[in-house]
Amino acid sequence: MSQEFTRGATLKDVAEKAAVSISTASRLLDDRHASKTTETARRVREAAALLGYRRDYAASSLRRTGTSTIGVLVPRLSDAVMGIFYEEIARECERRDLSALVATTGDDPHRLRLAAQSLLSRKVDGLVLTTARTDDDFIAELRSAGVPHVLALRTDGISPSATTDDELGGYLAIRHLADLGHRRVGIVAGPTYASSATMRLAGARRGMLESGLDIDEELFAGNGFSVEAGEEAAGRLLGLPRPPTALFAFTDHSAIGAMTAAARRGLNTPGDVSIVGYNDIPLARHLPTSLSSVRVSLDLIAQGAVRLLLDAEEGSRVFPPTMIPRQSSARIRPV
Amino acid sequence: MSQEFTRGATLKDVAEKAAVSISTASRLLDDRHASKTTETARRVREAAALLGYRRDYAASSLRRTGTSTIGVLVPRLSDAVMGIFYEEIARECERRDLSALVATTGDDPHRLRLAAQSLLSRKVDGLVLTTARTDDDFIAELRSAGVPHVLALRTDGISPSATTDDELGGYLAIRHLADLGHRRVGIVAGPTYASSATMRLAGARRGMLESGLDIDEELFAGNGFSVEAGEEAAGRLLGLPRPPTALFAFTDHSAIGAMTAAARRGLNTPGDVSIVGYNDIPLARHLPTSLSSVRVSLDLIAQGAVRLLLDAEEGSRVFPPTMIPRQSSARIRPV
DNA sequence: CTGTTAGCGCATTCAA
DNA sequence: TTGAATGCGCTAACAG
Repeated sequence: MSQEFTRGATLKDVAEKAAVSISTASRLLDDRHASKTTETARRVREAAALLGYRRDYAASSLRRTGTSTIGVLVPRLSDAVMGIFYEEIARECERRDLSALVATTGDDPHRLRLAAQSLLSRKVDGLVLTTARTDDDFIAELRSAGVPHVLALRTDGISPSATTDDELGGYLAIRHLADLGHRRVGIVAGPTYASSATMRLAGARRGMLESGLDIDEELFAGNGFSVEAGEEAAGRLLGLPRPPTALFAFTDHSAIGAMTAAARRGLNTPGDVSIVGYNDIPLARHLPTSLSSVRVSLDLIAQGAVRLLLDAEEGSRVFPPTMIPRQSSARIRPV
Repeated sequence: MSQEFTRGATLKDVAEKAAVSISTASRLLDDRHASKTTETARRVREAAALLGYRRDYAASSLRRTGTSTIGVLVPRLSDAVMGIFYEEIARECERRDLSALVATTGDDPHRLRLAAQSLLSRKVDGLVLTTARTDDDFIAELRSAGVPHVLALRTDGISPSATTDDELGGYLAIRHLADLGHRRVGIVAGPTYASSATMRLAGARRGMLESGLDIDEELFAGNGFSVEAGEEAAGRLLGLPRPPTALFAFTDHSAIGAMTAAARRGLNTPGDVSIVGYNDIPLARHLPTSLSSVRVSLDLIAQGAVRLLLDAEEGSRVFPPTMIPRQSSARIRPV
């Protein structure tokens, strides 16, 4: 046991034990080619197993083209969506016998560059980033530098990406509220630099138009994904002279903030104001007033992203979201 | 710009530019020794900066003893506590010009071993783990194998660790509720394999004893950290013939589950039942009914852990928690 | 299919 | 203090 962790056997040891040359051992142990079934191959694998041989990635990557490692950039890991997303990426990597490195950027362009540099200096084979900002040209820089990358959750419309259909998601949320009889729906929007937010907004507008809802510009507020941002924006909306009877928030966290803002004003959810969130994080269904939300398949998006990055697939993947109604949205109260 | 990401300059390039040998450049750029102030040193650093030289960690670690990388093992990243903890670890590593690798284990002993192997095979200099289980001897194996490691948030009582004083935290939570006049407090406990949970329990018991609260064994329920676990356990407690007037949950998530269980039974928080959580995640203060919670300094714990691991400090660090009262806990209603 | 040779980028001998 | 030489563990190019 005490040997189990100590710097393991090297290729040389394996080669000796199997009575072959080092390069033969190397070749026979290379998982990239179809694993051979010859007697020698069996012997080498047996020797490797016996000695507990594990390839030294550092040394290996020195000669190989790639490192079998991908880099993942997210705004923050304290956000459940990003945490789950990264876990799914890591899971997919594990399946493919790769590893993943994460770095957080705080959604700050400067920190993004630093973090990407740091990842790249570790020679990752490619980057998955959920940090695309329409007001920053970092993604364009990656493209022109020829760095393999794929966007996830957010897109810049050019680089390959794996996203949910945010326009549809926004549309579904509004349709759901309209179906419940709401005519005046407030939008707790997200940052304009994120495509996810602008697409949700576009979908919401389409839904409002189609369903003949009020489209006052004063019904649109907010520019963040956080609980605080949601609370602040919802507070303003609910303080309007003609307040909305329902709110659509662009994340579950900002929806929780919206619930809080409502509660602070003595309004019940859904009695006085219906609320719909986005992402359907696990917490949503377990809240005291369970949260209606637009579900996004983070696992599919993560798998799609890895596939786009490594399997040289073209274009982008867009996965459809689903509206999950729960307690927080209800039929409008007859006045 | 398009060169910025391409495989950067090597030591050889720097050496040429500075008109010195490769080995001189290597030595002068070695951050482990006091940075020299000679003219040559300046020239080498300037050349390095000009070329955007970044040490190749893979190659470097082939010769150096260490890799300047530490491995972090957490149960899951979708949990806000772990997400924040890892971010703090990563921040501290950045300060020290190290990097960190994370892996999740799902709190499963088998996956823990696999993940640790995977990290170790990447030759990390040491391990930070928040996954200690009293019913598993993996930590003991690490010790006997001589793998540098430090425990965080949970401890096994032997290996060096950075934790909060969970016993005190449990005590403070109960004292807080007792001070509000509650005599019958239900405990939404955590898994018995986690020292954090057993210590909180011990502290809670001490508080109950000291404050003369009811100590029925039926007031203790639950064995998980999740929202679901909290909801389930709180549901049982609140269904008791003589239900508690307050609940102390061992995590904020299980406290939210407890709030949900209360709501499902038509009970108001804090009107009918007061609730206190643990960890004070950012969400706690922003809930519709803001959650009273025991605050833990994840940043200090993270820094302490890295310090213990790398600065060869001895023993363990225990940081004191703080009780943060909010809306979810209130004076008991006069009957 | 096999073994020999060369070298990835770097840090460390050692001799100057 | 410097530079030449050596090799970390591994893979790729080559010849057998």
